[in-house]
Amino acid sequence: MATFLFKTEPGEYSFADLTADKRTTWSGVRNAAALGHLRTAKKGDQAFIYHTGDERSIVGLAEITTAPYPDPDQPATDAPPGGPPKFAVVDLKPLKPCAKPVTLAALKSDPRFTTFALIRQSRLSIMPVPPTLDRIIRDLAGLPLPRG
DNA sequence: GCCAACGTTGGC
DNA sequence: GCCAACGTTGGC
Repeated sequence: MATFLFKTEPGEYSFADLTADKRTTWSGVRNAAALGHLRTAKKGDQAFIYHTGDERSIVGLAEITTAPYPDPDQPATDAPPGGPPKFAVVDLKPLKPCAKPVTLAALKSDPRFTTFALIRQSRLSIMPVPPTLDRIIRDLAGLPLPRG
């Protein structure tokens, strides 16, 4: 089981929205690097939900409930004829809010996170979380450890 | 194919 | 509100 970090602007779609919706299709990822990470996701993987803007914190944990599949919002005419779909999405369901949200400041001040993509690449909206950092974040957040 | 101009993200 | 760090676009 791999863990990812998904960024979202809470004014547009927050972890509370996901909790209310029970499930959502995580669409709108257009950045090539973020899409590359998204395509490595597998059903049953998990994702930290990170709020950008004023919150700048990991606020909850979600489960990726589908393999990546072509973005249903993408007009068919945008796809090159016979080519692979340009964009991908996954579905998510909420698992648990963080007992203690993990702030960007906390991660930045922790030397164990200096190589983490969230710190190094400020504009990346989807990234993998290495297992070591995954466990540290769950510990800080009061989230259950990854199964498996 | 290069690269300057422009647009976007997202922290500060 | 500013700006750094990108990505994209379009003229050449």
